[in-house]
Amino acid sequence: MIQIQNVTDFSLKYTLESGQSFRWNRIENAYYGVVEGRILKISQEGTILCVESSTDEDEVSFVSYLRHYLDIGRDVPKILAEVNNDAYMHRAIEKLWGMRILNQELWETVASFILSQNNNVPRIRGIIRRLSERFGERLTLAGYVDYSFPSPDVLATETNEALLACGTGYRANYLQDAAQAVVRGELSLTAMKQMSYPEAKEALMRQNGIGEKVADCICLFSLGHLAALPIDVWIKRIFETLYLRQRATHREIREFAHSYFGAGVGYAQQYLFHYVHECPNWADVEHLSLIRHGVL
DNA sequence: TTCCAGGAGAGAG
DNA sequence: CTCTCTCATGGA
Repeated sequence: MIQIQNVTDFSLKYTLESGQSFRWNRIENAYYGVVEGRILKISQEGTILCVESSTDEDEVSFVSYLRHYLDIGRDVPKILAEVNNDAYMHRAIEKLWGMRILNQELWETVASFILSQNNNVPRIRGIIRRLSERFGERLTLAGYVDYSFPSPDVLATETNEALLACGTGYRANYLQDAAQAVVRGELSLTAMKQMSYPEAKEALMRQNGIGEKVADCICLFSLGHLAALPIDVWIKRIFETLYLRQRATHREIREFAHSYFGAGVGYAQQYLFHYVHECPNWADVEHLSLIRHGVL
């Protein structure tokens, strides 16, 4: 087991439970998840993180990797100060203090958010779990069993029926198309990591099954582009009620959000998104309206 | 039974 | 450009 010391302004709970990763399970005080082919067990005691891995790790490079994965090196308090512009954001930041945006493995993120469309988090988690059980590699850590996320090569050669049996629904075709595009080199994940945000987003959106929202999720949750703003039904509802008008277009929301929150808009979005899930009454349109007009 | 979920694509206007 | 319809699945 290794420890990471002096981890300040960090919440393992909110970081791993905020719907940006579908792979973490909490058992008692620890989180178990599969990250790039190994099981990790992570727990937080104040400013110390305790981490165990199912594979042997070189401590120096492992700590370096974890700090990147968990976004620990970034000055998040500075970003939050810049987007803390109103009572609603203030409450979200206060409630979710320490939540960070992960830098997840690219292929798993691409596949996961293709599967996320018109779907809900518990079901997305179930689909990914079944895909991994059936097509990934079995991993163990101190009696805990889980499975690696299947590679593009594996998913590219599976039958459509096999993917459907995991509960993917109509998204099976999108998933298989993406896997085959990666194998053929048409969707180059290594090249994408070198691209700017607009370049990466455009490259992703050329892929069948990846629209603007999913592309933004991949840019934000894997590629570290904090200017990305995934607009799902919740975010749309919040921006319409709190800042704009009903039936606002995506372009309106995008332009407002960028000018209002600045470069850290991706972080602002994640705090808004998770806050309405932690405090459901704060997603109520009438409640939001009261906030907007300063009643609450 | 109908509605909804971290939507995208095709078609019409 | 915007609007609408459909797509598969399961829980509420």
